[in-house]
Amino acid sequence: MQKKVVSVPIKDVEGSRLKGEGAPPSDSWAWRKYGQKPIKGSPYPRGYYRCSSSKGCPARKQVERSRVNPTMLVITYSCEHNHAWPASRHNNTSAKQAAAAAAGEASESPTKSTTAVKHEPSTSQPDTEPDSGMEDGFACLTEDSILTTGDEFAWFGEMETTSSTVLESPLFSERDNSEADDTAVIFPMREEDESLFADLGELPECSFVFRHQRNVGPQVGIC
DNA sequence: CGACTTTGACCAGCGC
DNA sequence: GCGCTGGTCAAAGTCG
Repeated sequence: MQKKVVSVPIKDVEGSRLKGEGAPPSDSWAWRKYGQKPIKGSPYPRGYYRCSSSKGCPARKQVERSRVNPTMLVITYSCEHNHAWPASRHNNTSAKQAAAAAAGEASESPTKSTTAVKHEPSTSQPDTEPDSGMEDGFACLTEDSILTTGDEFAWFGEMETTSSTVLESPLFSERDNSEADDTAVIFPMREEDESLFADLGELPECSFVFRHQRNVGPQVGIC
């Protein structure tokens, strides 16, 4: 299994819910909620979502509010190792709904827009090919389900850049190698965010990369 | 009518 | 073995 953990400000998903537009969803894929459970030690429930973009799509994600920073949503994506995350997807309605629903489950106090991403290598199935995920692109879908648009993760590029904290990796250069030289996107993090991910600092094999492609938007990578 | 959400039940893994 | 916990299933209801 491959895993990717993304922390998203609730502000953004709430915006998408309330306004129906503008604010970025957690991603651009169709997700279908199949369960929700209260998590021990956390005042917020965790929602379980399954990819509904295509039949047989193995991708799944869990959405929960950060215990450390309730204004952030922690979205954990997972997929089978032999699948790759698609570059993009047209229909993002369900994704918005899912993220918005998760955002509405608890806090109503959005804060400064910050985005942090951390990488979480699977422990149940050691990655014997650390680079395979990048080489294959992000695809947790079958080949026929992969579509391409220019909006995928475009919202990443709208995040404020007020902090010097940088999370970068070469993961996102895969989709279009011709864009490989583009500038990596900087994701600001506040102090609490930094402390939140402090223990994740040593991930030599799976550092995160956000590469902002001109007119395409940044991409998110996993390994 | 199809796709989606909600929610209680069920199952598996883990620690005691 | 038992209870706790996290993850999934599936029926019922909702929505467009």
